[in-house]
Amino acid sequence: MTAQIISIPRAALHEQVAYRLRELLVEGVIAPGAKLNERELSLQLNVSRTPLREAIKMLAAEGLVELLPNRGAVAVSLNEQDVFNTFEVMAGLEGMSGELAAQRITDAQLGEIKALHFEMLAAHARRDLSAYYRINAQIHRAINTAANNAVLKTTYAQVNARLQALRFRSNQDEAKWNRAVGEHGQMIDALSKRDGAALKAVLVQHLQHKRDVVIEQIRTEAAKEITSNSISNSTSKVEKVSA
Amino acid sequence: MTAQIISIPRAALHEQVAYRLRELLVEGVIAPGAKLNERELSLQLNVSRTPLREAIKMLAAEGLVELLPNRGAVAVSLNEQDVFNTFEVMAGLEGMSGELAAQRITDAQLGEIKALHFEMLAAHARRDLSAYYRINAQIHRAINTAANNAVLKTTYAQVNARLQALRFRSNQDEAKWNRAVGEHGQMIDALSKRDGAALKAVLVQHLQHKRDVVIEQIRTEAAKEITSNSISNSTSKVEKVSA
DNA sequence: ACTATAATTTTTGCATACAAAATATAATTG
DNA sequence: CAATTATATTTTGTATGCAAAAATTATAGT
Repeated sequence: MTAQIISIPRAALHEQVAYRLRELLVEGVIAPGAKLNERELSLQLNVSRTPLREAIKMLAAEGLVELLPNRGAVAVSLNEQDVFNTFEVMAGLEGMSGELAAQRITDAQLGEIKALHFEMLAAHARRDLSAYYRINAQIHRAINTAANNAVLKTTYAQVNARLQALRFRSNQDEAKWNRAVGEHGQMIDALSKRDGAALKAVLVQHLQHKRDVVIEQIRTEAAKEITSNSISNSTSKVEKVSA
Repeated sequence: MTAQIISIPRAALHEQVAYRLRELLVEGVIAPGAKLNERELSLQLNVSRTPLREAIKMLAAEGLVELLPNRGAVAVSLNEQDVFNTFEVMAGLEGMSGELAAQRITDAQLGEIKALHFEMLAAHARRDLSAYYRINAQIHRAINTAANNAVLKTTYAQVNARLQALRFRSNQDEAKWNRAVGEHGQMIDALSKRDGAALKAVLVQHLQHKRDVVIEQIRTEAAKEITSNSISNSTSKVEKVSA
């Protein structure tokens, strides 16, 4: 593979590496608990270990990987308590976003969010879960942007990244999906009325429901794990690491 | 200076360096906007550039320094908007802490906070501003701890670190100090009653007042800057960098 | 056959070396 | 002499090398 010739002042190597690793972690290509082998990754990404290590240190500060002294880095693996805590903080941040967005959103921004909402309804009608998740994320990001607070935005993104890494987008049941869509309708109403308190309430509730779904899934997964382990115990060499 | 012999498994070098740099930044030894010269720092800290650079990357992810491509790192310098945004987020996080702490605080934790409160009153009575700030920080940290959410704790610490780096502990006026102490009294009341909503309200208000004090100070500083620059323009080579 | 110990390999952590970019200094020209 | 270009120096960014720690495999002993 040849190097990029077009000389747009490309981002520093460690930035590129961090970006790529973030993708791999959030998309679950590097599974929670998995070890980040430096030699292996530097070969795959075609960079030396120095910028790779710098990138890993950044991800550690972001909470996406955990550093084990003299044993390198592993992708974070959140236990139930961690997930609960993370959702609790996310709910608070989402609530803040909503409250501020209601005060500060421009008509153009509101229009765009309404448009996204209709796209989401379309995805729901088609039972297109993948599109639904994508548009859902866009709407939440748009609300966050409308809050017009850069610190909130980065804080939100950072906490959210850890949740994304859970990769819990398995098909939730019909009733819960419908409820979530209903909550999104309430969000649009509250935003249109610039009712910060109402929007905040909906968002917090929305997050709590999401949390319950995820925790339920974690428990189901854990139960399956135990069953499969009791059958073939040799596969249980997965080292659990909590954030 | 000889190296530490006692073989307690010491933290990795990049961790130690990050810790030390964090101190230097938060304590203002490295002033906002100042450049972090790698050669210079590696000589001062007596480490090679490799772990130093890894530490700097971590601080960048934490938001304490900003990376300029091919030009190294500078200590963050927050403009008024940045400070406003940061306080806004801090107020939200403090509010969350209070709400959760009221639900989860143990009697022992409450007792300790009450004790710290009396120590603070003592510092106030003595007009010991330094002790006041120290105990104040301890109280807020204790409330945060009582919330019993590790994610909230690290998020809070990270956002707070940037504010600490402002180093705005100059003596506020009498009336504002009294008001702050009064607000602290309300906190203790609300906590004792386990009234989350009330505690949240006090904390948010407390932070808003603090924000106003800090922004006022920034404006005063800025005004002084302009005056001194108009007299001797040669000193204005400080490169402003915002987060 | 199984555990415990020793030798080997791998992997991480840190330091150094080299290349490219940025900055500072000197030289040149109008 | 100011402005601009050329040269030198410093500084950052990346790769490589080496030592220490951890993981793996081999060996010995019970």
